[in-house]
Amino acid sequence: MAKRLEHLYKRLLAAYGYQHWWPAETPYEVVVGAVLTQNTNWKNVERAIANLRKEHALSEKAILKMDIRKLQKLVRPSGFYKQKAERLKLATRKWVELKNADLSAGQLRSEWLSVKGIGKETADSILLYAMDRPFFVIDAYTRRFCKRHLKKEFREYDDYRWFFEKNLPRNIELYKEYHALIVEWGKDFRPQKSS
DNA sequence: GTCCAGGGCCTAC
DNA sequence: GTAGGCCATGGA
Repeated sequence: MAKRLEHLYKRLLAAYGYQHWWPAETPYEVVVGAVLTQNTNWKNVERAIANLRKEHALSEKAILKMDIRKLQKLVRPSGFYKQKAERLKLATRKWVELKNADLSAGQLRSEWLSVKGIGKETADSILLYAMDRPFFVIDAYTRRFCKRHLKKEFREYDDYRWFFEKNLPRNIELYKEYHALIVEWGKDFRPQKSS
């Protein structure tokens, strides 16, 4: 299965080229994007991030001190805006606490999962793309990819993650690029309802 | 008008 | 421990 995974990776790479994910200019922007993209089209996330940038609010300090109502208004295009404004503040507080902390990868993951509004996918996205820790990110695209190309389905999030982590070399850049390519693939092949 | 998107929480059983 | 409801905007 390891061979199969690496073969698929090469095919995706040949088809789409290097993606250089996550689409963000700073590690903190990864945190913001990871929260805002929960069950949401990335296009809408971009609008919200553009609003924050326009207000010079794309920084830890600005988000933490911003009035919650104003923050809600700025992130509104990304949907679920009341929750997301709250989650953004909580995630930012944790990010400030953890970004220079001397903790193991496992300890960092536990810390993120203890934040209300941060589940496994969001945590792993932040850990991989903002903190350079080796966790393979599982999202809707990844599950679809497994089903289509590997005939594999699991019930638990971590079962998907272990599958990738066990069958791939433990390489941060590979994890980043592979997941990025899966998303790129996923945008082309949305599940179509049978006619 | 209906369906869906790079989830996660809460509640009921 | 798990299925179902809820959160909400913008594009197809």
